[in-house]
Amino acid sequence: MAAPDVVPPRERILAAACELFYARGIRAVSVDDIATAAQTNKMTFYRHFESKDLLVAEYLRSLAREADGLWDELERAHPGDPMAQLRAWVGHIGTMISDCKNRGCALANAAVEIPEKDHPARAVIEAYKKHKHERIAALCRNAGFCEPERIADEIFLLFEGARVDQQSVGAGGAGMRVGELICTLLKSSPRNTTN
Amino acid sequence: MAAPDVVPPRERILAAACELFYARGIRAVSVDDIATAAQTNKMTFYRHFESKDLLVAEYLRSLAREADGLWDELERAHPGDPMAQLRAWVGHIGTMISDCKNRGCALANAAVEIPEKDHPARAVIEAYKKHKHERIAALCRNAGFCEPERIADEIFLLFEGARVDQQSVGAGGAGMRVGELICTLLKSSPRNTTN
DNA sequence: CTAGTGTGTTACCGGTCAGTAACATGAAAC
DNA sequence: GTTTCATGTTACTGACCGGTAACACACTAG
Repeated sequence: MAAPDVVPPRERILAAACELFYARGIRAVSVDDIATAAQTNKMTFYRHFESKDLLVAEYLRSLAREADGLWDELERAHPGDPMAQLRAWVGHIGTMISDCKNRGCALANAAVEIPEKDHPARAVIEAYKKHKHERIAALCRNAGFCEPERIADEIFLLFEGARVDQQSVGAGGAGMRVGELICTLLKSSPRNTTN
Repeated sequence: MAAPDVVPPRERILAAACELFYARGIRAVSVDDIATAAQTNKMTFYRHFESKDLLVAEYLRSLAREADGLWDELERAHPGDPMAQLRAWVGHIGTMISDCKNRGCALANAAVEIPEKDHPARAVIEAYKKHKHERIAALCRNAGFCEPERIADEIFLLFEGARVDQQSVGAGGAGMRVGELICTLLKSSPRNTTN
């Protein structure tokens, strides 16, 4: 019963962009599509965003923030226990991979769609992926793995691979088993400390 | 000194499409771009291809054939020696990953760019990825690994991950080390037969 | 009451896109 | 020499795209 309008247009536009860009791909979605989905129009769009390219960058930034928030949550849920954080993350993977609406990592997808090195989205993608890898690596180091960098590389690549695999072969692919794979990896890798 | 024209237009068009689609992305390349790069024109293009979508499927089919040919080569080079074939393949990975012009797997990229389930390219992509995974799995089985399916999944996903990683973070990413990772995996995984 | 601000609406610009029609050219086939 | 066939050329259609101009409307602040 509340006013349907309490959400300001900029947020509605960004939310619509997130949905459409992810579901259909960035190049396949027009500014008009986004404005219409946000229940506004192109003119209002351009009052809030300089260009489509900058909206794309903003879209990726918002997803990066969201993903980072998830990792912060894991840290709060298991403070000082990197192994528990890793295991909890692996749990999340399962639900994410088995979701049929999931089309892989939006940042990685954007990297595929946007090869131009000077596109404003590029810096966001690169920073996000490096940050994510470093976050995994830090957990592996703190978890006391004997070869933390190698384990982190492996986890990172397995996960990235699973998310593209989902788009290539769909539900029947090897990506569906990535949770078990990482779990096995965590269990079988030697550590200096035991906890 | 030979006639510059001995290559028939259909082949020139397909070759140009391979180059442009891979380098810039499918949606970013127009039919006109391809025709011009093939030193012909749009009209001749449409005399050889029904539509752009069907050319895309053909483009992916030709790359799938090419990749399959590489695996056939490995088999011929090391007949009856699946471990040697795997090791030789890992060798190829290194040169592929370190090539800065490399933009990952064209088939996987196409899967990202084309979410439409009824697009003619979809069937090509799915068949290719399943075939490739099965080919790796067969090698792992024949190599006598105790858990051939798990090793195959891991190799497959590590490789897929490395190829997307290359596009996201570029030359400094974890993907650069995928050769060593798979190599270590092959060495450290228990096998029933020793050769 | 009025000024200012954010929004909606319509129309437009220049450009690109996939795909087609009509006709000219060239070379080989007979 | 003429038919045939693949190719080149130009021009076009209808649709879409990113982005902008101009103006109308509603609401809020003073």
